[in-house]
Amino acid sequence: MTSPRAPRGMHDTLPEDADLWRFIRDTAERVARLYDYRQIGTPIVEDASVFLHTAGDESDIVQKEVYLFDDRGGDRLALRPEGTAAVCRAYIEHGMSSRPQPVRLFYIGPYFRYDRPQAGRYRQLHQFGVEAIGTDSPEVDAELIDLQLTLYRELGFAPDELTLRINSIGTAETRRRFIEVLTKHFEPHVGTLSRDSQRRFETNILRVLDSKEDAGHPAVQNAPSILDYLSPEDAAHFEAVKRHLEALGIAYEVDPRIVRGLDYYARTVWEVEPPGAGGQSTIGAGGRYDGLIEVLGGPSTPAVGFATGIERIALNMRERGLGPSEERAPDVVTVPLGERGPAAAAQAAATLRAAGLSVRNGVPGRSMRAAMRGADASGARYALIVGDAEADAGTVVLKPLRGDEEQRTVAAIELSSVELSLDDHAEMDIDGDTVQLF
RNA sequence: GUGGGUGUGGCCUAGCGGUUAGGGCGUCAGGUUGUGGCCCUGAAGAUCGGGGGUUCGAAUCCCCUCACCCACCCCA
Repeated sequence: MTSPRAPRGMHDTLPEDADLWRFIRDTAERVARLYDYRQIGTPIVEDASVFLHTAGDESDIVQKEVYLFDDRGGDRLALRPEGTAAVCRAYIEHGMSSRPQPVRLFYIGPYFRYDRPQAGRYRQLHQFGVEAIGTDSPEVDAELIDLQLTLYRELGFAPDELTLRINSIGTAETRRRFIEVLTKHFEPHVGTLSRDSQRRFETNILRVLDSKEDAGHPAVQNAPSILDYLSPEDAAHFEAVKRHLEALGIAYEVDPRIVRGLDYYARTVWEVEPPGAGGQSTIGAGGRYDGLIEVLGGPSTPAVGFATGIERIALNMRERGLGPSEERAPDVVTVPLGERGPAAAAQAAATLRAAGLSVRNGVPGRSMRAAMRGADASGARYALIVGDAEADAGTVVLKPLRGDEEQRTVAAIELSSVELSLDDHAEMDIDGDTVQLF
């Protein structure tokens, strides 16, 4: 009998990963607030229709990746595979169209897709998403891209380490026209395309354009560009987005082959990825989804947003050695000895904790040597030694484990006023701004 | 969903038909009596991912299965 493991494609976050994760979450929330976005939380499960009617019937997400189940009352529910549709559902449900527009929202949490796991692709994944609902202003498209890139920069990515690629896929109407053109274009060449592309020719012809297999195929390279089929309004919108990006000093590449996997996108779409470009390389992507709220039964409402994968960010940060470098260590570790030492040490620890210090209780019953080894290995700056002699005298021995400070004996009741040289911490607090390393 | 690779104590890894399955890191205990970091000694911990086969004999060969990884697909 083998013991149970975490479900396939789902992972534990271990203490050694937690610091990096928290750094990413804290930075994401901080940056979102910098742009005056406010947090929204939605349930992990939704009525299945929230996702099934919005993502597009041909999308893989709907075809095979949604975790679907009936609850005990017979309602059809889905584990959320993405955030945007749920946020829009909440926007409608809570009448947010009567708040000042656009409503600026962000969220962070787990999402679920029944997919074959590989590096950077998991069945339970975590996304940070940002949405601006209620405006079609191209400035807001640029604002979101700016916010997203600011996040990456704050996390430590150099500007040239990430590539922003943008495109406009027009409205549903322009796409319908473009698909006709594309179908005529590829029709004579279908036989020479890869099997995947042949399938996509039937199901989602836009995807033929960014097939990796057929990237060198003449018919793909000579394919018409959707940018030539935009309506004047869409083209003007796209031009405005680009102008605003330039005004913000943001470098971008226009890539007319970008399409999105979810049908609700319209006009601006973008992706951000490291130049290396591996398999699951996109770390964040976004776009405009002007039709989504109407599909969900709300008033016609334009909106833009992006989502970025925490795991993929973490993956890239680890590759680059970015993120908090400090090991998390307690300030003080107690070394309880003898009969009465442990109780007195625990009291001393409580005093220090009340003063805001992180104190680890040493394990009683060990030899002093072992206890000191443990204290040293913890990375703490001080060992607090309390044996029977100290317990009886109401004192405590404070031994610095780093630096050349002398060991001293202090009265237990005066512990809260004893000055400990924890300057390293203080400086780091200032330099790291809100980067809490301890 | 398609194709390929990998799977040895908590972690890294040697072994590639006959070994008590070896080492490093880590953990725990010691190196005399209450003081750590180096060093030394010892201990615990592996049915060699799981199941089935071939063989006198399998971690080593074969089959199935599971998990992970890579590419595709898709996507964050």
